[in-house]
This record gives sequence, structure tokens and C-alpha cells, in this order.
Amino acid sequence: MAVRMRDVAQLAGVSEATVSLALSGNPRISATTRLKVVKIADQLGYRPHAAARSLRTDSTKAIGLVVSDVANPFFAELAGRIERIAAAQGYSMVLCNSDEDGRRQDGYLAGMLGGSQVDGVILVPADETTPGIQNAGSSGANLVLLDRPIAVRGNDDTARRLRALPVVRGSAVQALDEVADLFVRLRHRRIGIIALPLSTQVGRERRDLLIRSLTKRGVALQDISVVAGDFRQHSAEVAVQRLLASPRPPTAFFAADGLMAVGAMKALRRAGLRIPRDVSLVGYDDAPWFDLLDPPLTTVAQPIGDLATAAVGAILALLAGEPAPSASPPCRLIHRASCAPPPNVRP
Amino acid sequence: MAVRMRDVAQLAGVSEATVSLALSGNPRISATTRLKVVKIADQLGYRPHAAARSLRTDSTKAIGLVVSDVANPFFAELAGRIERIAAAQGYSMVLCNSDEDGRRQDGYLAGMLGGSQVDGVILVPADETTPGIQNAGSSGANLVLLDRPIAVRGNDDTARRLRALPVVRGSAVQALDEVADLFVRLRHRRIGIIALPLSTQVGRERRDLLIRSLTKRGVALQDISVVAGDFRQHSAEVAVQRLLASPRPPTAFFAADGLMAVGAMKALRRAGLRIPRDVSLVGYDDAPWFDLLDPPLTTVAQPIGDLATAAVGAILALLAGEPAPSASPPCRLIHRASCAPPPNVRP
DNA sequence: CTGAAAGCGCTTACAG
DNA sequence: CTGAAAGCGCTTACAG
Repeated sequence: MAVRMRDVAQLAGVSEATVSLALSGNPRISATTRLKVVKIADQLGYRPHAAARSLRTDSTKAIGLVVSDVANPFFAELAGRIERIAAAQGYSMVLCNSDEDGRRQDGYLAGMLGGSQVDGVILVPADETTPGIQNAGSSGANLVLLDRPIAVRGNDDTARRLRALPVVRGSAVQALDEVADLFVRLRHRRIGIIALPLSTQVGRERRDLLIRSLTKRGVALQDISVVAGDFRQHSAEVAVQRLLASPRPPTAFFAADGLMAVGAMKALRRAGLRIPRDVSLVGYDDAPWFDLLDPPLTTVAQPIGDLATAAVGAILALLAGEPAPSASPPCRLIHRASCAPPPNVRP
Repeated sequence: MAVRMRDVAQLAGVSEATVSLALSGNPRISATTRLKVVKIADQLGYRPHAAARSLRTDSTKAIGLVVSDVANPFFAELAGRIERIAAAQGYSMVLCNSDEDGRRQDGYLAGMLGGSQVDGVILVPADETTPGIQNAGSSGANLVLLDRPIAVRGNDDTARRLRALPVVRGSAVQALDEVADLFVRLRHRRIGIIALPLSTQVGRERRDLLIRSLTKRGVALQDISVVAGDFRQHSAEVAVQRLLASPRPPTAFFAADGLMAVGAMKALRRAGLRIPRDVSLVGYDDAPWFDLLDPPLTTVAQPIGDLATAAVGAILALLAGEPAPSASPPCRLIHRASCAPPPNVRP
């Protein structure tokens, strides 16, 4: 059916070996032969059979990307950029949704890495260190951690390898400090944090970073309330309800995720609160329509382009056997209109 | 390095053929042998080498999905759902961004289909019939068209094959009729359509459907203005500016795409117009945050779940050599708050 | 400068 | 019920 190397060889009157060498530009083949072969291959529309090549070279020219959910705009944009960069380097991208489920993630990891379906995987870990990650780590698979580091216990060989994995993620330190500064300057004293799952390192980190910056500026620890969500919109709605139910509810809210920021906004409105008149809100992640929300959402934007570039760079370095550096380009706070002084300090 | 079938065979004291047969559950192998083999394979963590299997069976258990841009929320959600459904059937998904560029799309098509990298492709065509689509069609590749039909000229073999391709897309007929009804009942008389590129059949179709429904209800043709965009936000901003610059600008706008609806909203606001007080706006596609926009956007929602199910169903049917039906589940209009009577008819 | 041959890891007729 | 052998389509040492 499809045209094979054999067909090209026959028509060109050379051996298959020569076709292979000619098409790969090997200088051992004379220019005349090469040109002839290339021309015929073009005419026939020859495309090397991916599986045959993979089997022989032990390289698939494909990378896997495991995210929790492409429908999340942050991951959608990330996936898009990663695909483009990878494609430019001749790599295709196999996309998987773990759905924040460690089991599903491990299934993908095993299938893609174990089955040599891809050369390496860029993984947004759904969970702390799972068996699948352990496996990948100890078998020396090419793995890059994206957006979320993982906590690794122990000091055996596997643990050391896992710790050596490149991690690419936005650095929140400075941006969260600015968030704290914004809240405090506006005279907010009671802060509500809608956190990521605290079982994840990134969840604990964003919470702790913000709390530290807040207390450093004189906010009392007992005035900071934390309720964790699960990355999804609905969980943030529930979190806001709980935060609002307290005797002295927060006047400023921070949602640690884009989808959760949207959920928080919904819940605050539903509670009859006006933003920013009654309560202030800062989100995490940015999207092209965030400045069209009511009100335009002040948010911590991640450096998505840099993340994508660094992640692909790291995985390709790994594949090339080169050292693959971690990277944490800084997030930045984008000021829009969802923050104002709390009602009681208004004249 | 990795564990191979040979290793399993040796440890189990059987031949590779037996391992293969046992793992595939072939009844020719005795239960005792099968159990033993399965157990050892599990212990060793054996995973069949994808390329070897593909080369032998001529099936990759992978499908390609070519969309114009995963960062577009509509395609992001579609991609997510397709991946999940495909994964449940044992297929992985290779994702490609054509960027609305026919050349890039053809490159992906050729690479994936020609190189047997996937068993079939679900394609959101970036353009009218390109050489790559022609090729895929005439070579009898497994191809499903998603979201957008293509216009096929001629009546040769290739044309007939292209016309026989399954097409899965939302049916806009009824929803656009409701949009026209809404505008007319609200007493809008001058309508602006921010269309998709009119070189695409889907672009012409959405425009024509709306125009027909509008004129059927007594709107004069010369009061309907059409400016085409290119699926992107910015193009809609430009389109709105042009529409607004006319001597008798529209009082109601329809944007034929989600991203373009967002762009239209921006441009209308920037022009100092309040929605829906001064102008009304209806979008296309829906997203979880559309009801948080200012104002919440009335829009035509596509049946994304049904589209994903039908698209995967069609491609799998094709792979199985069964007839693959086209599908056009209906879109529906979601009433929110971006439409009201035009200023002049208000008391 | 080019060709014949081996082999990557599977699956599947074909024997027995 | 199981094994030996061929072959999928490439690439790459090895000869010449």
C-alpha cells in the first residue's frame, strides 16, 4: 500500500542501504546518487515507517506530556506551546490527562515509558511521589517535572535520582510577596487563602510563601484562614463558603489556581458580595479573558512561554545525554481591578 | 535494559511465541501456562515494545488529533475529552497545532499518516481542501473531519472519497435561528456579524444560516453587515471597529467564535459602549467563565461531549473497517445577560 | 562509493 | 498444547 524504502531503492537502481544513507545525508554517498534518491523519494511521497525506524534506532522522536487536565486554560496553553516547540525540533507530542489521579498518571507513565512509546516524558505530577514516578526514576527514564516539584524522602539510589530530575516551574516567591504587599497596603487584615491540595508540595509552598510574606508585614497568623481546594472550580466555591461562614470572615481572598479563582468569584458573587467593594480577590494563572471578567481579575501570571521552552529544552537535553538544568522563571502579579480597601476603612 | 519478551520466556521456561499467545489470552495456551507467564511478566514489569508491535501488526494504537490551536478553550476541552475517550479504548493521542495554517496541517498529516505514526487522524481542517487532505483522501487514510466540513469540487475518485469522509460537528441551524429570533424580538434592526474566514465552509455556513433566519423575520439584507475575522481575538477587535465606523452601525453583534466573542467584547467596551445597554452581543462556543464576564455572555454552546464521543467513535469504526457515520449534534443558545433592546426602543 | 547481511522485538502462520 | 521460523521496514557495522 504505502511506499517503502524498497520501492525507492528499486526505482533508483540502488540498494536500500544507499537510500537510507542518502536520505539521512550521509557524506559517504555521492552527491549525484543522493540527489537522484531524494528526487525519487519525493516523487513517490516516501515517508519512513515510524515503527520500523523506532525499533531499529530505539528512538521514537516523540515525547509524552502528562497534565492533569488540558481543559484547564493554563495547561492548554502550556500544551500548545510545548507541542509547537517540540514539533520545531522534529518531535511529536503524545498528550495525556491524568485527571489529578496518581493511578491514571502511573498508567500513562508505564505505558509510554515502559512500552518505549516515547523517548521521554514531561510530567505535571498529579500527586506526591507515586510508584510510577519511583519506577521511572529508578529505571533512569527521561523525565522532566513541570509546574510542580515533588517531595522525595529517603536517601537511597532511587531517591537521589528522583531529586536529580529537572524541575521546571514558575517561581512564585516575588509575586506572592507582592500580593501580600498589596493586601496589606490596602489595609486588609483578615486574609482567606483558597489553597491547592496541601498534600502537594506546590500547594504547601504557595500557602507558606503567602503566609510568610503576610506575617512579615504584621498580619496576625490567626487572621489568615486556609481552606484547600482540588484545582477545580467547584472546590473553590465550597472553600469560599466555608471561609465566609467564619465569625470574622476574610476581607481579601487569594485563590491559588486559575480555575479556582473563577470558582471563588462565582461563590463571592452568589453570597451577595461585590468585588472589590466588599471583598478583594487575587487569582493565580492568567488568561486572555481575565481582564473581561467582572471585575477584571488581579492575578499572578505564570511565565508560560518560558516554562514551555525550558521544559522542552530539559527533556531534549536529557535525550541527548546532556545535563538538563532545572528552571524557575518568575511569575508576576498583574494588577487589574479586583482589589480595593476593605469596607470598614473607607471614608 | 528494559525487560523484553525473551526475558519473560526464559524465566517461564517457554518460547517467546507462547508468551505472546499467553499474554494476548489466546485459548490455545493452557490456563496453567498462561497464569505462569502472566505472573512472571507482571513480576518483571514487562511492557511490550510499542514499535516492535506496531511494525509487526501494522497498528500503532494511536490516533492523531490536529486542531488549529489547543489554547483555544473550545479545542482544549475537545482535546481533553477525545484523549479520555481514546485512552479508555486503549488508544493514545498525538496532538498537533496547525495554527490555522494549511501547510503546517499538511505536514502533520503527511508525517503521521504517511509515516504510519498513528492509525488514523481526527482533523479540524485549517483550510479548504489542501494537497495533504487530498492525499490522505485518495490514499484511503483513516480520517475524520471535526468541527468543520470541507467543500469538495469535482467528481473523480479522490473527490468522491473525500465526500465520503465522516464529518462530526455541531449543528448550528436551530441555535442560529434562535439567535435571529432573539435579536428580532428585542427589536434590533441592524445586525453586525463577525464571521469566521469566509474561505472556510463553516464560515460561510454560520453567516448564511444567521442571515437567512434574520431576513426570514423581516430584517433587511442591507442592514446586515458582515466582517470576517480569522478565529482569533484580535481580528474580532478590528472587525468591530470597522462595523462601528459605518454611518449606521449595528446595534446587535454576533461573533462566530469564542475567542472572537471575547475580542468583540473588548472592542465594544473600548469604544465606550455598554453591553447590553448600548449594544447586544451573542457569542459562539461556551466556557466555564463566560457567565462571569461583564456582562455574562449569551452564547451558542457546542455539544462538546457529543462531538468528542462521535469523533472517536467514527475513527475507531474506520479502523475496524466498519461504516463510520457522520454526526451533527445540535448546538444550543444559552441565554445570559448580553442582550437587550437597542437604546432607541427603550421608553 | 556502494551492497549484502544482520538484527531491533514483536506476532503469526506452520509443524508437530 | 507448544516451538521454530519468518518477516514487518528500517539502520548500521562490515566487506569490497
